Amino acid sequence: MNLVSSTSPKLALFEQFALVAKTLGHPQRLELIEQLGQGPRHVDLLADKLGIPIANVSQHLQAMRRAGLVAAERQGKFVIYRLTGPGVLKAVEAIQRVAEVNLAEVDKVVRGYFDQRDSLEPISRDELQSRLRDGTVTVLDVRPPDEYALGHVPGAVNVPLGELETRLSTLDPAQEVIAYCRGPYCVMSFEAVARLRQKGFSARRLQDGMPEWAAAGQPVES
Amino acid sequence: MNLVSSTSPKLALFEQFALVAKTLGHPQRLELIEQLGQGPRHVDLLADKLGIPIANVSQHLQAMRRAGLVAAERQGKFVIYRLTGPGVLKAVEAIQRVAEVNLAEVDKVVRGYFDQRDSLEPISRDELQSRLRDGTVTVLDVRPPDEYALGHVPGAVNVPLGELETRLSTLDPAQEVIAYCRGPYCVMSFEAVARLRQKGFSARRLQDGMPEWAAAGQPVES
DNA sequence: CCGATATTCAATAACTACATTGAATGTTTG
DNA sequence: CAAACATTCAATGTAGTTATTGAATATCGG
Repeated sequence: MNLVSSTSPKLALFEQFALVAKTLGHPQRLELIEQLGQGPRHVDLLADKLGIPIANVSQHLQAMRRAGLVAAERQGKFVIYRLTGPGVLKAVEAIQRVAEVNLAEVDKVVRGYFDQRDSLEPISRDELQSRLRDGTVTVLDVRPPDEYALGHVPGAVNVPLGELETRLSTLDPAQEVIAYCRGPYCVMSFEAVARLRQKGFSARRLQDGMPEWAAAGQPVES
Repeated sequence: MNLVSSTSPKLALFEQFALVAKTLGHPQRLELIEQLGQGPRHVDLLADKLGIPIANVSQHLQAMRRAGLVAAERQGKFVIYRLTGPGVLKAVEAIQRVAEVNLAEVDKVVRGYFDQRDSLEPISRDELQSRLRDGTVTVLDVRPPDEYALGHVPGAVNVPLGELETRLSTLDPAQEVIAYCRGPYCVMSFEAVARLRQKGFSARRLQDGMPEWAAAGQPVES
């Protein structure tokens, strides 16, 4: 990753763009971004979440800082990293969408996810609509609060993935829980459902996520 | 770029996402996408536009096909490549936006662009508004037609960059030409202005591009 | 079916990225 | 100011990526 080359200005620009993309091109860095999407975190905690060595995380974070994806601030013993802006998540989402649409591979992996944990069958938009009218479900929006604020399924409760455990007690164990996030394969809702079922809840995913819900003309609350 | 690893399904998913991002992480592949954004092209022509060896282009295109960014179809002697969908351009734009917002480096390069070709100073949205009322400018939208169709500056003529040369004769040489595309640093409008000035036109860029124009509440035509 | 054209393949060498390790730096707490 | 902790740095080996070259394959026109 060299910094500037002495070629044409156009190529120089494209090299900067490429640097951003290249830096996003590593699974663990994407995981780091997912974590940081939920709020600023320090290195130690991130290493713990990903289960990889601290030095490793530190290096990834520094690469990401060079690419302008994250910013760092020292707070006492800790160095707190945060995303430089919402554009970073937007870029990751756009990439995920391309992968979801184009790569058969992704579909296969998702299907494997299903099979391993039987009956994680998602609920369709229409079914959720009628269940909502009956009031027989609890709907969880597991996206970060800022995205929730911009529009969500009516009646949905915003429980970012990181807060799921602490907010379990506020959920009615008798009602089925439906979790959703950003898209049909957004990983956060998979995680949420998996964890909820582990705790004994009856939980399922919404078939797609928020953009699709709105795009289908279903009511949105904000 | 190995295909599937036998790790957790979550990591497997992220590896697919990373593959897409990694493949976007090369300046010449971004240039190829820019070209293909204007329509399907065959290998030879792409190699010519980028000024790099054909074998090189072929390999890049194959990498991009593996990542689901482009699709290929044989037509006689030629193999025609095209983007697999609009999501690819969206992803590139999202990445560019991150780079534009975050990297001082990009700003520097753009400034260099200005200085090299004096008075490429962009025109502000407000100034363009009043010039539009006076009718003293020709406005060019140099984006691909599908993006133009979704909304453009009132009175703007859609001239995709690839067609600029052939449509020069339809322009009034007495009027100043304002070109715009997708964003404040979208490269196509730079190119358009540079080429127009080379042909003797008085040309400038709009300060930002289409999303910003609409976001500022200025009128949009579609 | 032969020659021309378009594209891909295969092999190589130079380069870049990655994980791993242990040492070095910086900061707080006692 | 020393001990403990959090993070970064530096050095290493391994693996992956890229450009380059020339050969191989596929298609068309005669």
